[in-house]
Amino acid sequence: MHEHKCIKIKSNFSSMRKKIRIIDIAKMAGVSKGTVDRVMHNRGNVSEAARKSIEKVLEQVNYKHNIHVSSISLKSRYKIVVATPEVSPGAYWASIHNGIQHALEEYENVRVELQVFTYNQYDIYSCRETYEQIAGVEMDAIIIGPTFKEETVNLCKRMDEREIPYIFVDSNIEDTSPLAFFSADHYVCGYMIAKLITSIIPDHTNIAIFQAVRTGDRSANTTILRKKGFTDYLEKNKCTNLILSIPFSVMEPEDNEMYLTRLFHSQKDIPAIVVLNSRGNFIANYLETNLIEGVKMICMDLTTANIEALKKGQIDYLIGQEPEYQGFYAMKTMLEYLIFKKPVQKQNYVQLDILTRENIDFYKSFNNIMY
Amino acid sequence: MHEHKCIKIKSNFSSMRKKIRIIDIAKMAGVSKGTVDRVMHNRGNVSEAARKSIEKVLEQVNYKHNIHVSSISLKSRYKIVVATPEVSPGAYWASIHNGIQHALEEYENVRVELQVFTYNQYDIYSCRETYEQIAGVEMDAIIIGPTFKEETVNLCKRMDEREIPYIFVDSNIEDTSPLAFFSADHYVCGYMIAKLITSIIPDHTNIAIFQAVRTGDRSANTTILRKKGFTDYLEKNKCTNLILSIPFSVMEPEDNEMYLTRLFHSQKDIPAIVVLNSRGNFIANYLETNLIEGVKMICMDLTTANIEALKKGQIDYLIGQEPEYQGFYAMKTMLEYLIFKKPVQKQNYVQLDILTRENIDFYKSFNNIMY
DNA sequence: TGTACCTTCGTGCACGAGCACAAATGTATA
DNA sequence: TATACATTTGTGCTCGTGCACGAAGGTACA
Repeated sequence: MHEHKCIKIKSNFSSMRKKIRIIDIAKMAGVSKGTVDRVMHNRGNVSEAARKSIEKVLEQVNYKHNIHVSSISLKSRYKIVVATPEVSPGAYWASIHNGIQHALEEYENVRVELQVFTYNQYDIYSCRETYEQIAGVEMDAIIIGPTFKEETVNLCKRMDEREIPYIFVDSNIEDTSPLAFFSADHYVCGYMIAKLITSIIPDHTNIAIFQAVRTGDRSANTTILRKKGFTDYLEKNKCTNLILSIPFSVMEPEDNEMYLTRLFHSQKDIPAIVVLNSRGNFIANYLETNLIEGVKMICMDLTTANIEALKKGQIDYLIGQEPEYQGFYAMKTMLEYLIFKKPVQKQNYVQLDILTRENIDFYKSFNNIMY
Repeated sequence: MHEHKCIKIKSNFSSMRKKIRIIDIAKMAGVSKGTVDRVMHNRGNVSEAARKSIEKVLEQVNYKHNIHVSSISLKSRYKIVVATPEVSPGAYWASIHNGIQHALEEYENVRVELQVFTYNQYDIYSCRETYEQIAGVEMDAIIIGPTFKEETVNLCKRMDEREIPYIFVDSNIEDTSPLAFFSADHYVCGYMIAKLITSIIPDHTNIAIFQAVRTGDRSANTTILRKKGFTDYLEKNKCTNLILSIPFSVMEPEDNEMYLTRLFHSQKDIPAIVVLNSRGNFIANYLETNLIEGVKMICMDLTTANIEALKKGQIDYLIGQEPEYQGFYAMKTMLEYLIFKKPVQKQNYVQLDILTRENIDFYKSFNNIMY
């Protein structure tokens, strides 16, 4: 006799206990649904007695907020600012903005007036100027994609004074008090990259690391952390590889040709290249046009150009950090905080996806997941 | 002067064109909303003229189905059968069942009577017996997690005769006509595993591959495909590694001890182990208790036990195939097909996630994504 | 006692799709 | 022409939350 089981589950049916509604809570607490609503949304104008009574009921029963009904009956309005580096199609920040837009669609009846500010992430002066402008804008909340630490700290101070809630995407900034942040753990990211690259190249070889040059001699927050994670891995695991740090200029791209030529015309053997920003495809293309072969490459972010380079075999590993997810949940969290005063989880680290030419075709860019 | 931009987007507001509703379509077509409803749900009882008129309007306007409203106003009932291998907590099939449950929650007002049948995936007779039982059950639809090809083809034939729609999860089966399938591309999966393992071990070394033994001398569909992908990669890339195929018995686990001991007491050097089913942790534990070190391991599926072994460093790479996603979308697709007659995309390949001990902590098992 | 004002609370409508049921129209037959 | 029946169409209620509005109750002061 062979084992086999049949389980009958009448879901949402008899087995599931009756779903409780606002009106049920109201009856139990001996008040009207309006009062329950006021308590649940922290709207005030409720007597101490009524509040206590409702909170007591709320502790006992397991009320599950119905997002479907909310979504159609919401009527509130908010002004929300989004401040990020400039967006170009198919690139990293475009994905974050996509995610933000999708969150707005989920609560389509909430009237959100979005004001988007962008700055040049390679130019500290552009960032300062944009932040200055933002500081004077009237708003209910702001989502910030930070690059320069000190500038962001200043902006946040002014937001704190005005009691305007802010959420970070892409990177958390210390010495600020955001409502939440949605970001990769960049230190671990660098650490993982080091592990991946050293696992596929011989000992005692050179690794060239490219990182973006910025005005004001200030590195992006993310790059600093990734670099730290990278070197810490090598140190911790007693790796014998040598690191060559190469600057990479986005604002003066003609310089890069020079850096690269200098690198590859030196006597050094370079079996591995690591790119800590999302511009890996530029270097991949340089290698291709200059017929340099046999170099292993690990790069960041699933930009259209990087994906193409991965598929062509120019790049070996791409690391993704779910930018759509970051944008989506930053905005969704902000909306639910504003509308429902929903408690917020502050730390939100996103996935680090490892993509190769084999699994890239199956990768879903979150947009696909939601719709 | 530095560039910076401010874009004001009044989303869902003036810039976005007015959202159209069923009633709008009805007015445009000169009928009532009831008639539009009948056309959109293929319920019949509509005159040719009215149908044409409505379809014409539907082509012109971009009606976006509002899941929120649907979700609260649905009232239909369905009997749905789920047939999969047995489920143990924290294991692969449990995740698929989790996904299925979550889909039911999304349409919480639809009365679904779920009937779950499970069989022993290592025992062909158990599968036959369970399928036989299922064939006699009254139902509106069935979701199948297949293992044995021929048995599944037989079951599907009987479903075809009764015009009952079925969707596969985990694996597609040829010579059947499912409504859809949600599965990894197991061939590519094996191919990718081969690439990963050969990239971290020296040439000319041995790779031990473990695959499950089953009654009736029949391999699981998934294993066959993965093995094929694996060997094809080695062949295509002229790899000099030697493959040692090792049987792995789940039903008589005491045999495994013997297989493993025999393997490691042979003179052969085994720097790499590949496990093509989700039981990698068993072998990882054998290595640990027998103090065998320096063996690289790649295994399938993010079971609780495998994740633990990955974190401990026993396993180097885990390959995930989004079981929750598979279950969720299989059920969601089925429901939307039954309720709305929504057109279905047949082929649905899921992501192949590469997990290491560095990025495993950030991995979201889809459950987290949805709620 | 009457008026003004504040706090607290309850009522009722809106949102948009699904679906039951009633109403209207068409067709066939005695 | 009257009746029965089939086909097609329209109407109105339902779901649960958000929120506006107005009612009820309390307090202060003339």
